[in-house]
Amino acid sequence: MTYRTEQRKNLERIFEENPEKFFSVEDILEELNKKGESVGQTTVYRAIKRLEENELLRTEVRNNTKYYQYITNECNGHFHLKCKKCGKVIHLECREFEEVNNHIHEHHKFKVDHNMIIYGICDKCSSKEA
Amino acid sequence: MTYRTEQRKNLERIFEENPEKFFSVEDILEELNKKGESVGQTTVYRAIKRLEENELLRTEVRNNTKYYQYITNECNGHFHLKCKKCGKVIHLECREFEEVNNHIHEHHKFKVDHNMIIYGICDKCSSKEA
DNA sequence: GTAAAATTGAAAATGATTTTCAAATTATAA
DNA sequence: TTATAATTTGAAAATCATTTTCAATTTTAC
Repeated sequence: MTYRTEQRKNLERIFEENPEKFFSVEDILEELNKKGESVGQTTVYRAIKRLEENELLRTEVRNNTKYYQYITNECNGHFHLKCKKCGKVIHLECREFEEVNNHIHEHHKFKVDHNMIIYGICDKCSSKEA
Repeated sequence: MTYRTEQRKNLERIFEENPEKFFSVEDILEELNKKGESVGQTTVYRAIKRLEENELLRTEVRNNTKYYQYITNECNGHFHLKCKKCGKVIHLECREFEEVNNHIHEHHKFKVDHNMIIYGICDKCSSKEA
């Protein structure tokens, strides 16, 4: 049996209100404090672990810290391209995702994870470089 | 000016002798000890940071620990598909990599990193599942 | 209501990585 | 060579994200 608690609801609301955005545990604690819904750090870690187990979060690691993004329905199952310079995330549309995905599946007999993040440099940052 | 030292040479040899293989810092220390070429832990961390800066290592994170693989010439600039179950790594051949890469570059104006690791489930593990 | 099961959170523990700093090593120039 | 300056080493301490512990609190089912 699993008990639904205020703490967990508050945390999930933070994610829901900011799709696209990646949060560290520290970020989440800050957001909750701002709203006067403060939740213990340990609880946040535990709630996140739970969401992860249910495959509701996309994870990335920067500077030895994990960042989490809520997986909303409308972008579920996509590839994501993330710019290493500016942090911009591009969601690949379904058809295009399928194209890439099918190639890999057919030619390499390999089922690619949903919600993968692929790193690179976006157009804007690329032209700044030159 | 940069000083070439025995310690660093020994460490690099470990990587070179085991392309394909991913090592944690602990793994590397073990390998060096086996060969009687023991190197301080701090030095290993520093040497790895240096190789990373020179883009000579591919990194992955498991259980809060980083694992490093040497980027040898023959697989430089490729995509890598890694099976989450058995750990098998598939190196995408150049032409196929180009195909995927060009699609992303043309349609999404996004320059994908070389040496990306994409996670999924390989053929063999996929059929075991069913 | 009440009891059993699950959750919370403060504090302590863990464990990977980084920093510090004095000693040792390396490259360079005389 | 030898002297010298710059770099590297490594043991120990520090840092910092995450996990564990455990007593107190909250939730759900009856």
